[in-house]
Amino acid sequence: MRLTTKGRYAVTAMLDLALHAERGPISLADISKRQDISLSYLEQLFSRLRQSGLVSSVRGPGGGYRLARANADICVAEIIDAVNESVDATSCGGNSDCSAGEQCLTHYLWTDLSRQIHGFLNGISLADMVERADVQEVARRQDGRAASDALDQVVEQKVAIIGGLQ
Amino acid sequence: MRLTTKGRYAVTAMLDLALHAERGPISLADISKRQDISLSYLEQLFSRLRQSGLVSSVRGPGGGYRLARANADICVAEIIDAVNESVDATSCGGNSDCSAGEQCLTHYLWTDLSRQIHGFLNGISLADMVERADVQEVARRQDGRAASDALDQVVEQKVAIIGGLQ
DNA sequence: AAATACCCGACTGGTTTACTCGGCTATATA
DNA sequence: TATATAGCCGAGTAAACCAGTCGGGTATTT
Repeated sequence: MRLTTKGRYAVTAMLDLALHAERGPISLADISKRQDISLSYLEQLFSRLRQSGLVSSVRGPGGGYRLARANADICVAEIIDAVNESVDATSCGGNSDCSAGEQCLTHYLWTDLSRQIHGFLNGISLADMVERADVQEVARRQDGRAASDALDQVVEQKVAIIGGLQ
Repeated sequence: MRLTTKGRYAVTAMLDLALHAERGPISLADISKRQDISLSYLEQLFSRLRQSGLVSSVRGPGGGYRLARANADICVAEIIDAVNESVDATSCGGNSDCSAGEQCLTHYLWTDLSRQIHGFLNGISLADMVERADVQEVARRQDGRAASDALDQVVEQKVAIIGGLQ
């Protein structure tokens, strides 16, 4: 079992997608800025998310990614699974051949733990997360920062143009 | 968050200790054979388990390891923690500085998950496991195999001695 | 004296993570 | 039609970690 930045990034990016769904396709560059995740790394993750049928893509200017299903139909467990991070806590993958071909002493413990974790992550959908007050608050903060950053960039560009004219 | 062979070995070895406690100190060589775990690797794990005060050691022939506390006072979470595998699912360790110094979108999700896992593994003691029927069955099988292996070894030694006499 | 068994540090091959880089293709807009 | 946008793809890489080996200790019993 493993849960690293990879799986966390994937869930965060998918939630970002869900939060901004009404804007149409969302570019990875936007997600990269808002969530502070490397763009190239996001590309790799979305390659897998697309292969797993969780998102669909639109190419060209104005393009980006969209959720392939409804918010409520995508759960956290699926997302983590899509980027190849297993939530299974057993070493044998449930085959009971963990110790010299036979079931190990602690087999049932890891099976129970896996069930526990899977149950928890399976029970939480993107829709559930979008509705949460704390998520909405963080999203508002991030959107605000993104907007002011965009403004800064416009100002910077104009200054550069003026500089060029002189 | 990470749960690998390391943590699983540690829990398995501790349970083995609990199951054979009445025999006095248990040598790592015994655990190694019964549980099919590399002896040198077990030594590394027990170094940590001893530092964490979960086991005490007896040196010299007939020596080995003993649980430092009662079965019921040692829970799985502690053991995993002792060998440095964290059950924490957040990237920030609960500091809420996960995304550019601020709380990330999915912070609460990983906090909840951590609580969930920790609660589960904290609620299971070695005593709980020892009492389980499936654990007892596996233990019986392992003890039987260990006994027959020991017998095989004695026979082998005697054959070697006879061979030497000829 | 010899055997047992804990103790300790160093080292190693393999895998994974979390990236970067360079170049490609599809599409919208000027 | 040119250009910019943005998805797509493969290769490469430093660092970390896992699982294990090896060699040499030291304490204790027989």
